[in-house]
Amino acid sequence: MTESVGTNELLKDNFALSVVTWQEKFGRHHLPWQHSGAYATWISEIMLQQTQVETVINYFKKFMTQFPNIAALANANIDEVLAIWSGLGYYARARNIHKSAQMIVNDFDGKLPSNIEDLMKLPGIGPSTAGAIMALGHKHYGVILDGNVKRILSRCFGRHLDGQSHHAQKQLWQLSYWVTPEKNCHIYTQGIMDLGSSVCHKLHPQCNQCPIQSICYAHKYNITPHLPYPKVKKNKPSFTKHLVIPYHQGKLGLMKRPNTGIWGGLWVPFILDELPKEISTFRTYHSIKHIFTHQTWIIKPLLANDHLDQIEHWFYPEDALQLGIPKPVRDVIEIIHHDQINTLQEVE
DNA sequence: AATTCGGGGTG
DNA sequence: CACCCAGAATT
Repeated sequence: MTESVGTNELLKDNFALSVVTWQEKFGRHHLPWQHSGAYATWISEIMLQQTQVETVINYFKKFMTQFPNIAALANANIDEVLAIWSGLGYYARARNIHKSAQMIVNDFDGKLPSNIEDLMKLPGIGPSTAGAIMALGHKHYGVILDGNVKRILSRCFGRHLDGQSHHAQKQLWQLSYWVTPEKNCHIYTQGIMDLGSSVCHKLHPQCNQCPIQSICYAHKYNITPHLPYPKVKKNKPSFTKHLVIPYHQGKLGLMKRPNTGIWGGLWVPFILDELPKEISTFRTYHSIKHIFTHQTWIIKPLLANDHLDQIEHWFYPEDALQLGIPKPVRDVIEIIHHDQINTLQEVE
């Protein structure tokens, strides 16, 4: 038994050391949020939730320019934050990050907490993001469990698990805590993510470049692409939505969505399941297919000359484009803007 | 334990 | 077209 534990300790240390050594040679060291302090780490980690690095980079730079520190973010209006976030998706992240900044000013002396418990009191920071902030931002001990880590651990240690189940989550967290080293924790943490994204791919893993190939269970049994087990697929319903845009004297009528549900807090026109019988259509545009995580919308945009009395806020298209608006709404308004510059004329 | 939150990249 | 991505909150 003692010998078995000793062997496991060697395996664990071999794993962590191999990842650290690999990271120093082949990992990423010049991402925009690296070497920029814990605030930058926090913002980047929120943006990177379920979002790829390449997508995040430009949003991150714009965000840091507009909100260079926690105080600036706390003092901003939520609409400014959502405007920067516009197009990135998962807009609760923007609302949470703004609320968190105000909580930090009010409850944490204006400084990002440097312990797991306080970090997880902030909305939008769960266990993995808190671990990443601890390790990457504060250079303390912190444990993460993201898609990269799940894939590497399930392969290397032979966990034939559905990555979704509660049981699997628990085991993978246990594994991640076990392998994460106290020494060079931040290098290891960056390394395991870089390894997952650049070597241990889902479909075509580059095992010949992998520093832990010799201890990898999946490689030993030649089943690397088959782990982890795929999630159970769910069918995605499709809906038609009429995007009824009030139009008057060159301006578009928009309203702010409530802070819950799809596109919470963003500016949108009417989104209707069915077109009203009596509607004065000024102009229609081609349909847009918009795919969410769990449903698909066929969006049919049109400019309408009525329902005007219900609208409190009117914007010229170029001004509307500066608001926090969802991607397909942006696409439609850009078309309208272009249209308007060239030919669009309102008939009285 | 399952669903709900965007949008883009990739095969 | 289907799946995944530096997940968390909600039910």
